[in-house]
Amino acid sequence: MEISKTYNSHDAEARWYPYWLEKKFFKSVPDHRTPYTIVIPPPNVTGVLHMGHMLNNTIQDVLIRRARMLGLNACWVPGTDHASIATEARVVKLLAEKGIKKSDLSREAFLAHAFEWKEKYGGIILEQLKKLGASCDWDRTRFTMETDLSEAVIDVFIDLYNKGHIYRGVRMVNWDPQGLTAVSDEEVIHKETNSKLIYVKYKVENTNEFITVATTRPETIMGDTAVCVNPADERYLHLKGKNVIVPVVNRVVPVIFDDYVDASFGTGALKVTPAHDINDFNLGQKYKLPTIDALTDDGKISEAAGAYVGMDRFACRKQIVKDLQELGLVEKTEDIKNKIGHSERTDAVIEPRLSLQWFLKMEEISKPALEAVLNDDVKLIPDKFINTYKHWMENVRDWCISRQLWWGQRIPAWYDGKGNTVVCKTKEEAIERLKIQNPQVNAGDVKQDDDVLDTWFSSWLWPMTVFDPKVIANGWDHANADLKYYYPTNDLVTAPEILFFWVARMIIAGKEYTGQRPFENVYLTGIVRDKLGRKMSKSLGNSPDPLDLIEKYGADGVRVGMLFCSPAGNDLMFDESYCEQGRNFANKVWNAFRLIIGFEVGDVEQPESSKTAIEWFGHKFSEQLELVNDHYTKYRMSDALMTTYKLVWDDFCAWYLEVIKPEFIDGKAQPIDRATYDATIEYFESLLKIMHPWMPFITEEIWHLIAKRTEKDCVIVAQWPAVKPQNKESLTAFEVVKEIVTQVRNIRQQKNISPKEKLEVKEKSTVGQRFSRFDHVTVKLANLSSYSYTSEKVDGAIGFMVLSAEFFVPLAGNINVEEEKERLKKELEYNMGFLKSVQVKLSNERFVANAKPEIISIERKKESDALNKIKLLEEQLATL
RNA sequence: GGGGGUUUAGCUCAGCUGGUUCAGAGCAUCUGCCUUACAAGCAGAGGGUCGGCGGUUCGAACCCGUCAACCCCCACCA
Repeated sequence: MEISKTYNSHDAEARWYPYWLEKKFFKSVPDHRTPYTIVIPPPNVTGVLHMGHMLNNTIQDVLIRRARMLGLNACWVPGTDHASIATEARVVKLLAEKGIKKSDLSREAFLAHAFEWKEKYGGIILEQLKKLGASCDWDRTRFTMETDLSEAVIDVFIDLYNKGHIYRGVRMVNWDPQGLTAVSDEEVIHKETNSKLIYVKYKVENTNEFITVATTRPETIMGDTAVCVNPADERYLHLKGKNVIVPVVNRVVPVIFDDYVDASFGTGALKVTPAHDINDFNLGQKYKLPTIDALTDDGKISEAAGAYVGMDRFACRKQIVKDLQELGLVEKTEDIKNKIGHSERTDAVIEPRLSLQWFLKMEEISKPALEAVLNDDVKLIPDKFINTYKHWMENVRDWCISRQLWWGQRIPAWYDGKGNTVVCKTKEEAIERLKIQNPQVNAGDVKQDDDVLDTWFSSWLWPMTVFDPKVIANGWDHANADLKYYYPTNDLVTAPEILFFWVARMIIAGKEYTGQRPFENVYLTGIVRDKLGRKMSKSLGNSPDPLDLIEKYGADGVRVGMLFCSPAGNDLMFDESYCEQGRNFANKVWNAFRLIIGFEVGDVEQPESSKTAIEWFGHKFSEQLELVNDHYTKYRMSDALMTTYKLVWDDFCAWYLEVIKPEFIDGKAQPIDRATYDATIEYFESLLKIMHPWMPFITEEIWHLIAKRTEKDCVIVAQWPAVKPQNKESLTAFEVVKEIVTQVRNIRQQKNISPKEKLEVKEKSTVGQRFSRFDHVTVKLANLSSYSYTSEKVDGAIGFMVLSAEFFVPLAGNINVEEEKERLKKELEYNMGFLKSVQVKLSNERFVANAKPEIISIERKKESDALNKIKLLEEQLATL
């Protein structure tokens, strides 16, 4: 058989993913086993795979694959999110390119286009996840705007409305002038911006006096309906009862007094524009000021402004400053930094705007969800997020859930045009119910609300409705078998950025509709940053395309690379070199396989060294596996990976295989004995199993190349190895071997002795008190001609010490006495210093009085060891 | 403005309630090797006053105070 010298990821990936699908290994059906469930954070249907997806889906896949191997009923539900604003914007743009305006289309026609787009381009990302190796149960793929999932969303709206949690009202909302919709507070991103603070003079009516206000938004001057100062501000006391004249529009507005105003900011005078600022709106309410909406919904100056009509808000800002300057009304301008809200989805500058919207009252409904996290019913990993979560939940504000879009679940509210509203599913029912309120209602006048619901108002049901969309309608007691079995789910893996958008709301909905948590653990991944610590983003262009990486390093290499650099709970500084390391690891494994598969089993006696190595590695494997398991339970992914990596590379390849590898005699590989071969295969298979969650493709490939397998005998469904009791003595004995071998290799290096030349080691010991019982192994690894025991000092040899025993490597005539003396002196000096520090400690009365007895005995041991070592070194020096 | 986090070798990180080896790992670096599994490799080595200062303690990377730098979240100062 011809086996490539390097691992070919393309072949393995192309072979095994389809095979796993064909054999239905990803499939999940409720049975007698314990379930293990993950629901995917549904990526936007418009999305393409980026590094963040790569990271959290790799983690999910590792968890799900390990769960499957642990014998749990593993279920990973994939799907996509309809992403209202993002998708609608995408479709509008696409239509525009074809010369079609959204406003020219009927709602139905637009939705038809949108669904067509979704069918054609949506969900590319799910195909990309397959390249990564994601073992989702694709038969369970869901989309948040599927009919039955949408129905559940409507059911929830109606239910919460009937419970009195949902209301409609005119509020100041965050308006996205580009998306032409309201967005929730959580969808507004505040960015620090350099702005100009303009000091504008307003003439006080019937005087020659001016009052100067400072504003960053001069373009809203036309909407001013008052000027406000602090009542304690002596500078302005004389203006009580006076009016001022708003520049440009020459409107007469009152001076009002309210201690909201900070006398120390700007001039201490504030222009009040109730339509365009939440604080001004509050003042307006309090003092019954008129509200003038000076902007249109797409961010232009409105008719109501009476000047600059139709001009863009930013263009107007510049123009109005210029005009005011010409009128001599600008006192000065200052540069300041302030935070400007931007739309999460479109990045447009958010305009606070009064509008009629639907809201969900959060206070009461979120209480159980807060408790769930505080009492550990839902665990956040890392737990530092508990504080953030608590803070948010305790200060949660009402959620604006209506969006002025078409792509989404339409709000089930109906109006009769006479001010009556009902909330229900169908128009027929609406008419019936409206008739009760208004007997003259005309069926033709009954209209459904035009708005759709916020996307998160559907994704907060995700962990429930992916299993049973009818659970809202039927209630938890009548939930279907899938939901009863797989819910609550186990782990949710997501980005901390959406802790409030999504995670908190899922807990709220879960508690409300099932009385249970939606998941047990929330693993919050870090943010993927570049080497310079910048967030990876499309606009910066600093994000590699994950598919290119897979192409270059193989899916396994990228998965391993990704997790190498993802510390639990911290951001990760990604660099391609990690993927290279991952690929190299895959290659290492591949070559271990090549070595093993090349062994020729013959009828030969088993060497003592092999027996010893087999014994040792059995213990080593269990010891490390226990550690790996522990890391997994603590969600310390990169530690679990690193432990596995070192077990394979160092312990198995560098030490174990080197011991059991048959020698070459006369250029011919010697055969290996059956027992060693079998043990090696068994160990290698165990290693393949524990590597599988990280590197699914190469492990499956080797699994099948290393032995003839039945159809369903795949490593993906192999049983996770068990931890066996470990023999500590064997483990430490081997550590001694490693140390001796390293010392001998070191001597070779220093003395320029070829690794091929055999050396001798003499251990100074009395019979029956041999230091290492693994001497056969030492002979093999250090390439020795002999390993013997002596009770005498050895002349003409280089000595070294391991723990408290002395060793000699005879090097007849090859010793530089002066050099050796120097070396020994240095070591002696070091040990004397060490002894002194220990003795200082031990002679400190307060140490002896206060330290724990076991600490003191450790120090005494250190003292006697050091004394012993010094004695030996002095002896050696004397004999030179 | 409030809250949280980070700061340990060139880089990315471990270091559990203060005490077993004068601080550990991986990568990178340096030196020697194309040794018949692997140069995507092997062998060996070097590298840190644990952000600064002060304190508690017999003893501090770990506890307390303070300062500094960076990051994140939340918040209606124009």
